Amino acid sequence: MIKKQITIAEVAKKAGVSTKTVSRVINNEKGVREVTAKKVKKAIESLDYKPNVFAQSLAGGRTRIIGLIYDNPNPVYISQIMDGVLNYCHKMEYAVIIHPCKFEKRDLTTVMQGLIEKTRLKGMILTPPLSDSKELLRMISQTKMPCALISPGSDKIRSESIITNDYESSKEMVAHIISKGHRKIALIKGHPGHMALRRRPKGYLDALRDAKIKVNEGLIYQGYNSFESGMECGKEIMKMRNKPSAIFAANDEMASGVMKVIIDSGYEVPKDFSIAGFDDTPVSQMLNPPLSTIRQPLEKMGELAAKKLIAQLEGLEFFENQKPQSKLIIRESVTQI
Amino acid sequence: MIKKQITIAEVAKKAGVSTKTVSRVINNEKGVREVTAKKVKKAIESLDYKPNVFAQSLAGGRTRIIGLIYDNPNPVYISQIMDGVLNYCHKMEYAVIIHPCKFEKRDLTTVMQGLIEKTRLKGMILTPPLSDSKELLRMISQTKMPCALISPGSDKIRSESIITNDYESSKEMVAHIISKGHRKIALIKGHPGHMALRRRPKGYLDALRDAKIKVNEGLIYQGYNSFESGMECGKEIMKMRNKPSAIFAANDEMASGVMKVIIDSGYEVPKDFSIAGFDDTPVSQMLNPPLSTIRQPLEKMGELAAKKLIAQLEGLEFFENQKPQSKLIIRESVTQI
DNA sequence: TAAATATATGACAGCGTTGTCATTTTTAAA
DNA sequence: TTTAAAAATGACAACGCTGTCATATATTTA
Repeated sequence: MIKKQITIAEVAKKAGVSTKTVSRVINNEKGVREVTAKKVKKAIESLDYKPNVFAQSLAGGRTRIIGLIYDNPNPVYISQIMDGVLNYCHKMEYAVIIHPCKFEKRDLTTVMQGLIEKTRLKGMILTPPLSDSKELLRMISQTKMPCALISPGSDKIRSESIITNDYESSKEMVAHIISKGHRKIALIKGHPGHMALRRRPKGYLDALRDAKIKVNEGLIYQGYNSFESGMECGKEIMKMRNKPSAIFAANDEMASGVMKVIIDSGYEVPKDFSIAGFDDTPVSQMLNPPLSTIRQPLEKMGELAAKKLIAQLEGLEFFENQKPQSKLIIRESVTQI
Repeated sequence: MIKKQITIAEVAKKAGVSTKTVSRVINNEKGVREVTAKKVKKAIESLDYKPNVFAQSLAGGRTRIIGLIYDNPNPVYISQIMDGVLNYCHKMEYAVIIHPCKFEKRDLTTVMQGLIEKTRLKGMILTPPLSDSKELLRMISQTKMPCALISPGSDKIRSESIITNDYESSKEMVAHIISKGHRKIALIKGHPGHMALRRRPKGYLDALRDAKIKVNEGLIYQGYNSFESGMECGKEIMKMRNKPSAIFAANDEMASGVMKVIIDSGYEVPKDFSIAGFDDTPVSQMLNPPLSTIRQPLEKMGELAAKKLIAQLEGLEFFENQKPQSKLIIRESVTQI
């Protein structure tokens, strides 16, 4: 039943070259004449040869394995990113090791180091908030392992990084809210440890500034990404005498937390309060009213991360200057004042 | 920076035996005397030796790699299962290859076969609806690859399978609804291709029977798991002259679809209609009103699948007779009639 | 054209395991 | 005891690939 594996030797024989030359072709090494390479490629194709990753790894200390490391944020978030990554890697015949880990853990870098050594990853993709951790990034750069960062906190990093226009779309969303006549707009910030989420508040601030609305610090709340923290903020808002007419939360979870509190307090959305979120998680369309939010091209971002990483690994040039664009999803939770 | 790997040879030397004997100990092979095994284990421990998975794979054709195969159902579902699997596998030093695939694809078995051959998986975990596919299961059993099935459609399978009390808890939920005075209870069935979901309707039927309520076929709707299909069913229900007072949907997505339609039609939940779902996805608590639903111990199930599979792989006995229990989560969407 | 250099290619020895099979040791049977 | 059978252990060759370094071929220079 189990087909015998086709080996590099058979390819070499068919192409009339040595195994080493075939190996060179496979790995895009230089020093192979065009014609030779072509012969080899043809042989590979006709035999449907697939390198044995284990042998490659054992022999070369390299692998065609990359790690996708995350610290369980939203499952929807990660699974979309993962889809993009897996899909592309699968196409490129790379294996992916998925590694969830706990961000709080003091010994994160140690654990990661162990992982790197043991699995001999060739490269890794980090999602936020891991892509924020200076300490972790420093360690990784010491091992010289190529790395792609999804939504890193800081931009001044040498690694490949995949960002989207969080800032612009947050600003756009707040501008949209303003255009509906709102002046008192509350902001629920995301977890302070997640740098990526810090760009969202900035969009809020700048949108207000552009509309010449004075920023009221009292309208800015600190959330922690969860539904519960959204509820906390919502309760605070409900206590205010001089309530805002609209609320922009840095993610959908918090937005729905606020929404719940508002409704439980006997108010209506969007009649009494307009609400907007960020992420376009599945909840947002199921909520009542459906939530206006911002959709990040997560799958694209995952794919792009994999693409950039693999390009780097193979020493290929890769330019894709357009960054994946988030976009506003206008539903019913924001209305004219 | 990169630590030299400790090899089996060093362990052998330290323990005063041959490498082969160490190998035997690692793989739980029989034919090693107790005392010898103890010596070897001590050496392994003291050197903190970790087998090189690539060498193992290359030499033995075996691996410490298992595959987690899914056909993108709900991301929340899969990511919880995954957490359980990864967590346990990580502890046991098994690598996991995650492989999403398209169920519709005609050549599923072919693709899977390729995957098996190429990656040399030692075993695999299948989630629904893949765990339903007779064709796939037949092929896998031909390759003799050990396999753990999560919520398989049929029980008469030789593979390890992890099931939960879907049937019982569905029945319990419907009984709960009945206890609130409802007599006309609609059912939204799940995707007909997903056998696992067929147990849920059965619970519904039996709960009605126990309560001596005659089953009205006109109250049973066929959904397809999605929010949209829930909406479709909701619309059908809204068209009825003689509407039900409660609706039980085989998953939360569909439940929220129905809920949306109900609310959009100007009715109130749970005042006019009680609704219950299944799965306890994050949405269910964010909905307004929060959805009464059933929580499956998905992470546990994933862990259990990995446990059973690995036990089988290592030829270990494994008995864990208690099956993970789903339980009712009572929130506000079901009320006294 | 010959010599010097640069470029392409190949031979071969590992990489760290496990499978096979021979050898040694233990246990059971005579 | 001695012998036969069983169990434990070890030697060594794969597994399929890549690194190193030697060799052959092509290109440039004198």
